[in-house]
Amino acid sequence: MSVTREKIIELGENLIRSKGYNAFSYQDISTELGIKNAAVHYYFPTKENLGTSIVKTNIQRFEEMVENMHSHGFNERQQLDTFVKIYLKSHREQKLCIIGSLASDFNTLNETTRTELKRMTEIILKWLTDILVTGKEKKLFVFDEEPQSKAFIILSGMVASLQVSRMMDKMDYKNVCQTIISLK
Amino acid sequence: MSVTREKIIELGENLIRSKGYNAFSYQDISTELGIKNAAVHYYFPTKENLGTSIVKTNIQRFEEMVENMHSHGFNERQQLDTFVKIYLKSHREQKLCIIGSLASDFNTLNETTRTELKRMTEIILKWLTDILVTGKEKKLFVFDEEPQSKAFIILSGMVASLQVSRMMDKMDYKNVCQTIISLK
DNA sequence: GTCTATACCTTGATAGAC
DNA sequence: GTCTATCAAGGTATAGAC
Repeated sequence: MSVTREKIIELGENLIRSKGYNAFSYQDISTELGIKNAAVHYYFPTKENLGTSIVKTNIQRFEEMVENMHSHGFNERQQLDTFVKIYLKSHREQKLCIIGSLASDFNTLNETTRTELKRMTEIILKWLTDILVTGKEKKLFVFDEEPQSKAFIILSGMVASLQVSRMMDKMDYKNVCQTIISLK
Repeated sequence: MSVTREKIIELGENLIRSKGYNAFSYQDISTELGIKNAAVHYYFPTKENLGTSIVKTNIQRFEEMVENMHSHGFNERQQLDTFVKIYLKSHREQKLCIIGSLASDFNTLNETTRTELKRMTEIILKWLTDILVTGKEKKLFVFDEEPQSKAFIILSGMVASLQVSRMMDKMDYKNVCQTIISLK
């Protein structure tokens, strides 16, 4: 795996999360790397191709994170906190998450990118649901809602609070995240 | 106010909410209206101009709705339900709301559109906070969180659940909305 | 006042040089 | 295998016709 290729993926992800999928161009990436825009096409023939690869990379990263937490024996609360930390970081960087950014452009994405984005969302929702169920059994969490609904609301809350908070200055984002999960 | 102008605003809003700000073009609008793209420029010299006008129209519509609810003597719960109904309708139409759609493209918007979008978000958040406070005083709502945080979470939840649910088929969106507001 | 012809630029993408 | 020169299509926007 070439280093240029990895840089393109990284730059592309950051561009999607800051400007949005339809606002960034191959030129944005090539200028940053000091090459011509067509050089980017060598690694990713089409923009759809690049988009799909970026989502796949994110899925992989998420799965590695989950594996890592398991091997470190994190309990369900620690796992949820780690998840929230990703969003706190995004908030500090004034960037959206991949899901929130691409979800807005969903109708303009090609079939394969859509499928991967769906898959990523389903993986996260399933993981969230699972730790909610197990955490409740272990009396780590107390909540009344259906675990699936709760998972959906936690993810939605994280996603959109990034979008809305980017417009509002002066916000206690960390507090908002805590209220969203609000698992006594 | 010409009828063409109004149609452009309406078409523009629907395009932003379905394709996103950076994915729609003047051509999309002109084709639909059976005129040339440059004719649209007559009414709205620049795209930024059109974007700003669309947001302003939305603010006006929201304020009219609030006024209307007041003159009909809606209580706080009825008002909140009416607000949620806007999102249920968006969900059925498979469209995002203006805030969610433009928030993702925030960094690519010009200063005036940004200002109006911020203003719209602040107006809605203030209105939500107010009915939460008054509704709690009247014992219509029961909740423990800070009204401002609660308002922010309700708005975020509505905004993002539209985005995420558009990717997930088979979803009880109405139930999700009820859980988000979850005011006993 | 309303719209068309047209310019000009950026985009994603291809063919071919090194 | 990696990148550059170049292209056609589509974007926003202007000048001017009706």
